[in-house]
Amino acid sequence: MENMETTSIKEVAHRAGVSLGTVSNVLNRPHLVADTTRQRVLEAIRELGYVRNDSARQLRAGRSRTIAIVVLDVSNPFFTDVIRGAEEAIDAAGAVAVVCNSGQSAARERRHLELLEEQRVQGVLITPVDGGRDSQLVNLIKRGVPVVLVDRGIWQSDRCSVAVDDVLGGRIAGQHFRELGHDHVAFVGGPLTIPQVADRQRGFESVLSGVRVRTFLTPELTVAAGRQAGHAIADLPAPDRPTAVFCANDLLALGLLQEMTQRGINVPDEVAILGYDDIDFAAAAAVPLSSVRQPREHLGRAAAELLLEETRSPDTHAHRNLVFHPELVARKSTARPGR
Amino acid sequence: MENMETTSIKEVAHRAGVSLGTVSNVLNRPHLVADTTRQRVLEAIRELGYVRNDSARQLRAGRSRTIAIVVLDVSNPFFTDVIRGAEEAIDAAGAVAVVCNSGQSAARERRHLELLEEQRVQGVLITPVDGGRDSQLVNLIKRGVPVVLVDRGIWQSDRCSVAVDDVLGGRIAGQHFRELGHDHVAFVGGPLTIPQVADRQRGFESVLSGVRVRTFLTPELTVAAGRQAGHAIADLPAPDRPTAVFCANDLLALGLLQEMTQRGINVPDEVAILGYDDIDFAAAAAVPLSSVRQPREHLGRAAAELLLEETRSPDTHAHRNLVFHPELVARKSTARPGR
DNA sequence: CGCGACGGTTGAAACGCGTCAACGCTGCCC
DNA sequence: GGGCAGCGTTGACGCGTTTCAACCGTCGCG
Repeated sequence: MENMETTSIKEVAHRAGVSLGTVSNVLNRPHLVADTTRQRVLEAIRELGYVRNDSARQLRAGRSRTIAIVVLDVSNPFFTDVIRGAEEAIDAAGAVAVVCNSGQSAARERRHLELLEEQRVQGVLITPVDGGRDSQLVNLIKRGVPVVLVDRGIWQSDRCSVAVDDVLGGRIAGQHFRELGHDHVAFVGGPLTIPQVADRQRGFESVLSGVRVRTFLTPELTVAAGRQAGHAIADLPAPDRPTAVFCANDLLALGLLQEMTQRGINVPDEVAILGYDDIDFAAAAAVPLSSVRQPREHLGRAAAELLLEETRSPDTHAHRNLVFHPELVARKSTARPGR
Repeated sequence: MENMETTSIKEVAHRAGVSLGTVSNVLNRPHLVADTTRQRVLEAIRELGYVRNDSARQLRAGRSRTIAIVVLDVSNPFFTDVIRGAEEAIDAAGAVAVVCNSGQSAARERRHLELLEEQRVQGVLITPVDGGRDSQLVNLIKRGVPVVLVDRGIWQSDRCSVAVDDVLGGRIAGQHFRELGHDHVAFVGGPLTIPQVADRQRGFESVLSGVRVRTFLTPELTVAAGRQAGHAIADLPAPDRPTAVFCANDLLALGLLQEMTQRGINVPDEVAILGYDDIDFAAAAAVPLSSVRQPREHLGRAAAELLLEETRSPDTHAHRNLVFHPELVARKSTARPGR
C-alpha cells in the first residue's frame, strides 16, 4: 500500500508479470483476459493500491465522464431540487455529476465554463446568468459540447432546454381565485425584469377580466419584501383591500402572511394568500400556504435526460425545448372563508 | 473558429509559425516570449478557437487545480452556506471548487471519492457519511491528498477538521433560559445517535442543575417531528408544562411553534422556544425565532483555508482541528414574558 | 574593425500514463 | 499440416510541459 503516489499501470504490470496492455484490458475489458491472469493483476492492483489516472485515460478518450450542473445559487431550494433530479438521471446513466455555483456572477460562471471546457466535460446543464448569450457558453456549443438550458432561454433553437410554463402558473393562480369567488385581488412581485415574474403576472391577469386586480411591485423576491407589501396591503381600509393575493414566489407569500398575522388580519378569511414554488416551508407555515408548485426534480431529471440523449447520439439528436406544467397545491391559506 | 473539436497546441504553433514549446510558453510563462511572437500566437489561438486540454496538462503536472467539496445534502441550508464560504476562499486562491452531493448515501460518496481520486484532485473538503472511517477516504489520505473534515470526526489527528462546539451551543441555550428565569424547561431533539444532537443536549443539561428538565425525543429533525413534540407538550396541563423549550434544530422549533400557535398557546409568554442553526426562515417565522447560530460560512472558509495551506506546504503542514463557537441570536420567541 | 561573450529566445525531443488496434504465440482440432 | 481460437504483447498515439542545446543579434573590448 505504500509508495502510492507514483503507482502507475506499468508497475502493476511488472508486479503481475504481464504487459501494460493486459492490465489495461483487465480494467476495461476483463472478459478478454484469462481468469488466472486477471486474478494476478487484480491482486497486484490491490497490493500496490493502484488508482487509475483519469487524466491519461481522458487524454486518450478525448472526453470525460462528468456532467456539470451550473446553477445560479446553490442555496436556493429550487436549484437544489433541480440538482437532485438531475443527479438521479446522471447517476443512473453511469456518469458523474459535479455542481458548480455561479452565485449569479457572470465572472464566476465564465471561469467555471472555461475550466469545464478545458476538462472536456461530457455535457453541461446550466441556468445561465444572462439567459445563455454569454460567449463562453456559445463557444461550448460551437465546440459540440451538449448544453441544456434550465429554466432560461427556452426560445433558443440551437440547444435543448427545459422550463416551466410561468404564464400557465399565473393562469392557474387566477383561475383558483376566480373559483373561490374573489372579485378584488392583487399581484405581489417584482422586479418585472425577471421573465418568470412578468410571465406569472401576465398569466394571472389574463384570466381575471372583470375582476379588480391591483399590483404591488417589489424590489426583490424575499420575505422582507413580502412583509413590506403586506404592510401596504394591511394599511388599506378593509373595503378597499383585496381579498386574495397572489405572490410571485413563496418567500413573498410568507412575508405577507407574517405581516397579516401580526396585524390581526385573518388568513384566509379576510385575505387569501397564494404563493409560488411550493418550497418545503410553504406547508409548514403558521397558516399552511397554498402554492403553485413547479416540478423541480422532474425538471432536473428531464434536463439531464435530454443531455444524455444528446451525448449518446449527437448526430441524430434533435434539440427539444420542453415546457412543464405547474400545478396548484391548495392548502389552508386560500381555503374558502367560513370553512 | 471552425474545426474546433480537434484543435491542439500543435496547430496553433503551425499557424503562428512557431514551435510547440513557444506556444506553451505563451500560455504558461508569457514573460519569456518576445512581444511580437506572443501576439502572433495569441492571434492564432483566437482564430482557431483553441482551448487547452486540461487532461494533457494534468497528466504532466500530476495534479489538478480543482478542490472538491463533498456534502451530505445539497438541499440543506447548513451545507449550502458552508459551500459558499469555502468557495470564497478557494476562488481567492485561484483554484476551482466543485461540489459533490453524497445525499447521505455511502455508495454515492464512495463513487465520488473514487472519481476524485482518479482525477487527482488537489484536495477534498468533506462531511463524510460515516464519520470519516470509510476506506475510500482513508485511501485518499494515505495517498497524500489533503482532506479536511467538516463538522464530523474532529477527534482524528491524521487530518485537519473544522467543527462547531455543540456542547457549548447547548450550554449557551441553557444559560439563556437560566437568565430568563425559567425553572422548568425541555429539550426536544433526536435521535441521540447523531453526535451533534447528543452534544447539544449534554451541554444544555450541564448548566441547568437545579432546574427541572424534560426531554422529548424525536425520530428525526424535521418540522413534522417538531409538530408532534409540540402536540405532546401542549397536551400537558399548564402547570406541568415547561415554560421554555430548546430544540436541537430550527426545523423542530418551527414545527413546535406552529403547533403552539395553533393550540392558542402564546409564544413566548406561555412557552419560550429556542432553535438551533439560525436558518434564514428562523427570523421570518410567525414569531421570530431565537436560535443558536453556527458560523456556517466561516466554517467553510476556514476549512478551505486549512486545505489550501496543506496543499501549499504539505511538508511543514501540521494538522489542526478547529472548533468554532456558536452564538445566541435572541429574538421574540424567547423574549421575557410581559415585554 | 573583428572577435568573443552574453542576454535573450527558440525548437526538437523526452516525458507523463493509459488505451487500443494490430500482431504473435500456444495449443488444439480436423 | 492447415486453420482457428484464445490470450497476451507491442507500439503508436493523445497533448501539453519542460529541458536543453542551438541560435540570434548586440555589445564591448582589444
